[in-house]
Amino acid sequence: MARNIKVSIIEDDETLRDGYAFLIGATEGYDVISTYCSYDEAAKKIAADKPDVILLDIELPGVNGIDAIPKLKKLLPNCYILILTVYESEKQIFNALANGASGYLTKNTPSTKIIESIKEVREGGGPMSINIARLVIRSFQKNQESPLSKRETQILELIGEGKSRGQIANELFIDLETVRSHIKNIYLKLDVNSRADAIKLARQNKLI
Amino acid sequence: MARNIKVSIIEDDETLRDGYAFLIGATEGYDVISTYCSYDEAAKKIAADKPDVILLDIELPGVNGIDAIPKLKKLLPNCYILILTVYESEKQIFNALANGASGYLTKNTPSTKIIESIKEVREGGGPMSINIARLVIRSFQKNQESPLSKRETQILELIGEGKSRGQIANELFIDLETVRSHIKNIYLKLDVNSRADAIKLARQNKLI
DNA sequence: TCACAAATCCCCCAAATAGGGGGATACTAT
DNA sequence: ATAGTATCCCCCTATTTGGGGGATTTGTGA
Repeated sequence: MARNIKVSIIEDDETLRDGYAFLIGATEGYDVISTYCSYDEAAKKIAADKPDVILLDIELPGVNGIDAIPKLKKLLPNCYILILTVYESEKQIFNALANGASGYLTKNTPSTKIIESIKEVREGGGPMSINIARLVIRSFQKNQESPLSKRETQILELIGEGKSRGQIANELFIDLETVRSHIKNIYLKLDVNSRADAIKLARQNKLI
Repeated sequence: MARNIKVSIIEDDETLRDGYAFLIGATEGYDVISTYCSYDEAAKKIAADKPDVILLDIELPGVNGIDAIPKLKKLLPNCYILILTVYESEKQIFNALANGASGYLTKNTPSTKIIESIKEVREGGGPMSINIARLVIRSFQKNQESPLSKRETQILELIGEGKSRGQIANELFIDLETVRSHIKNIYLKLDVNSRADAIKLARQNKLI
């Protein structure tokens, strides 16, 4: 490694902020170059700090951490953002990641793991706390006990891609009327009567 | 911990299989109760083994690892499956997770991490190799440079949910003609002329 | 201040689509 | 044998779609 990793911390709790700063700063290979207690405060100066990695809290006064991510990314396009928070709600996690966070740690994470994660994120990894990884993986998993047959699932997937009956028929080399039959059965099984409702239910229950 | 973790290994390479078996078996708290060189071979006996965790290879003779996951899950609903493979393609990873794998490790993973991951998966975690976690996290991240405006993105998301112009208009409290205008602009910007194409392009480029 | 994007709304039109009925046939697995 | 699956056929109407052509207002950045 050529040079130390430059870390900035944005965290409103002073005790935690100083604690992290001390821990990380004391570790060889890491420099804590700045700490801020809010995004608004950080916004003025963080571009000049040019950190490699930002440790970001979610529960912040003013602009919250989630909304701060794209703003920070705009100021520092090559900087990695590591979320460090107590929030474990699916929405928070997925929004943080969608906004450009490169990792997500909860505050019960041992400090050694935090320090390791900072290096990991800069090397192209995606560090997550154990409980976060579970949620993330679960978000991929399909329901194993679907009421739908294979063909029905397949057609529902195509409906989820916005395709019309005709397009589906062409893609699967079957008649338009066959597609229609399958859709009727899907609606029956899911107890819905529109594409939008079918997609919603299917996604909620991870049938597709 | 009350009792040792019971591990089964399905891996066609004999050297690797024996290597893993030895390493894990020699670790306190772990028992390797069976090893198999294919799914077909495992299918006959693994239900009786009642492992807590299965280490599963993807490149197997006969039924491949991805397809073996749901079959194993059916035989052993409470068993965790940990993929251990050289494959790092997005499709393989997402299919494995969708089929019910609880973790995904690549074969360059150090043995200590593998052993740690076995425990982690049984405690409800979702262990992943660093490079896998990167791909998984990236799959959530939206494109920060979308050509679409906020409203357009919002409407495209609703289109992705299979909603009609009318439904979108109701949901956003705007006129049907306004929705139409936005959709026209979306089509112009994305250079498409159908819902299906717009959704496809938007998902490919992570605009939604 | 001026241009531009964004968001809102309005009209025309024809063709396609969706969803509600009612069936039939053939194959497969239990 | 009975249920589920996959395939195909007909009726019907209301809705939706996508292609044109506009307009107005608001806010932002140059």
